Amino acid sequence: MEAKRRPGRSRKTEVGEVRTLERGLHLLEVLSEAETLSLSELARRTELSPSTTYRLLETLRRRGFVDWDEGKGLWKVGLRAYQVGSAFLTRGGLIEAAMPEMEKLVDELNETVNLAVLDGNEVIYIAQVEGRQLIRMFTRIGARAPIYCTGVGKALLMEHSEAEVRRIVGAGPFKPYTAKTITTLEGFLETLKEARQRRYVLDDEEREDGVRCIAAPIHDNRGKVVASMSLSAPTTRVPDERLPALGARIRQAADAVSIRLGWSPHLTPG
Amino acid sequence: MEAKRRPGRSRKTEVGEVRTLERGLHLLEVLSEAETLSLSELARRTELSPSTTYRLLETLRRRGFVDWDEGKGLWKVGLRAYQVGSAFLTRGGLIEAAMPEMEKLVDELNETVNLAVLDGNEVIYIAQVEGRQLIRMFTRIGARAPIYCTGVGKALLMEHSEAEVRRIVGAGPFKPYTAKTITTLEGFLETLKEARQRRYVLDDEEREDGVRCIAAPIHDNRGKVVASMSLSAPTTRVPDERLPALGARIRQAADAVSIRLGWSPHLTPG
DNA sequence: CGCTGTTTTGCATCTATTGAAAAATATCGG
DNA sequence: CCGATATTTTTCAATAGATGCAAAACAGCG
Repeated sequence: MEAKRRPGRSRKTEVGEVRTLERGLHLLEVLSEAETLSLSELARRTELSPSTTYRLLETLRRRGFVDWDEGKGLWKVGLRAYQVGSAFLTRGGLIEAAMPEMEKLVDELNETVNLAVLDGNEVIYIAQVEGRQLIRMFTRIGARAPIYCTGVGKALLMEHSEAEVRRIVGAGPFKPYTAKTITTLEGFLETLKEARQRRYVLDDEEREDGVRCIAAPIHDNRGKVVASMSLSAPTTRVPDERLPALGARIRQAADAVSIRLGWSPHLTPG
Repeated sequence: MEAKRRPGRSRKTEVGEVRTLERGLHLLEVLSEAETLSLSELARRTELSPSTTYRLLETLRRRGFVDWDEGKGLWKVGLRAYQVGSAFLTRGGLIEAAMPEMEKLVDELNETVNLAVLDGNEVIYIAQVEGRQLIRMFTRIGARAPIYCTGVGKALLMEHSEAEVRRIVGAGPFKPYTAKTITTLEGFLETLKEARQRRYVLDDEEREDGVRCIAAPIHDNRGKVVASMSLSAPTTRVPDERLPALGARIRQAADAVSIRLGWSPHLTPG
């Protein structure tokens, strides 16, 4: 029921919108996306006045959430932010469950393995184990990427209904990153459908030329897809003939994580 | 130099003290120390009114810095906090420089290796590679511990002057954790002095019964100690006769990290 | 030097944040 | 099932305190 309220004028501020805090958090976010920024640049990007930016940063600094490089006059994310953020790891147990399997994969195949979750209409990489190859991947923990052109993204959505997929990724067309990027919703849905049978999915140079990813979804104890795991490697090291074996391996690793989370194979309906 | 200021009346609020933001950050900190907390418990611990706590948490939640478990009514640190905090890793390069050496150590010795930095009068563990032994260590990333009874703590201070050490750890007596904990400043200074010759330092069941740690300092390009690295293991696996060899190995690993950071061995004065 | 851009401080304004209190909602013991 | 307690959420009015402006300090540069 609606509470009586001054007529003609709805509330200005939604509940749970504390502007000062939002601004501070936004500063942190912007700062975390760039390696390092000057105050004026931060003020520009957050559209805050320099004075406000200064005071908020100063507050963040006192608490150790950002650091200030005296010499260069640049701001960086601080130790306390790292410390606080690390608490996320000891939470659901997802990362703890996944790391050992990821490490096994890397030991065995010597390619970089990533773990990602859904965040709005993007994926976020939340853990990574790097292969010892010279060629390293570009992604890093905390980085975001589109859903439609990444292995992890596809794996996250492959068990969703068409309606849900449409709601999440939109109707398209999608921005192409390479010549092979799937740019239409129809094409994307088609790929997901195929992948569903195999229970793993391929990103074939759709995000980055020369890079293939093989990915599979991870389920929690109630069968819901909560994350996905992918192996990324230069196309030359993932020829078509290896796909079935590699796919099966990734799928098996992802299932192993799911099982650690309490999932039973029969939980996922066909 | 001090800026001129209206005489007689000092400012109420220091520059860079934005209360709302401070409160929000404090909530994050408190939340990160406990796995998970209820709103009322958070309100108690932060000494904020429930309403304020509620609104700040709601703001943090909207931004993804905390999550709310609908079922249990408990709050946890969220993905965005993790994401933002992860940016710390790609910063100074300390962790990037240290991880490979830490992994080598673990491969070789199969014991847990930690990396820590100084934060006020405590150490903070900022990275860890676990051995594959059944017995695991208790510490985790982001955890804090006292300086005077940890290997990493001693290593961080072993090159400081007596005055600096006193300033940082205080005059004592220190709280004992085990029968072997060093509880006096004099004892602590003595240990540091001895360690200085060897360039590695021992925590001999001073924090936890049955656990020994061997630690060494890491220097940056200007010779300043910026971190320390330790190997932790059950005392039974670190008998006295192995100490010299293990100590030398840790020292060598720490030096290797220092070198990656641009340190030259002759930079540290005798 | 003076010029340009950035960071920092002072101050008056006014809004966004706050606590109290009440309302809704959950928890629990019987 | 029902009161009794504890917790979470909303409303509301008062005002502390966050804000932007403007000016000052500061740094870089030709």
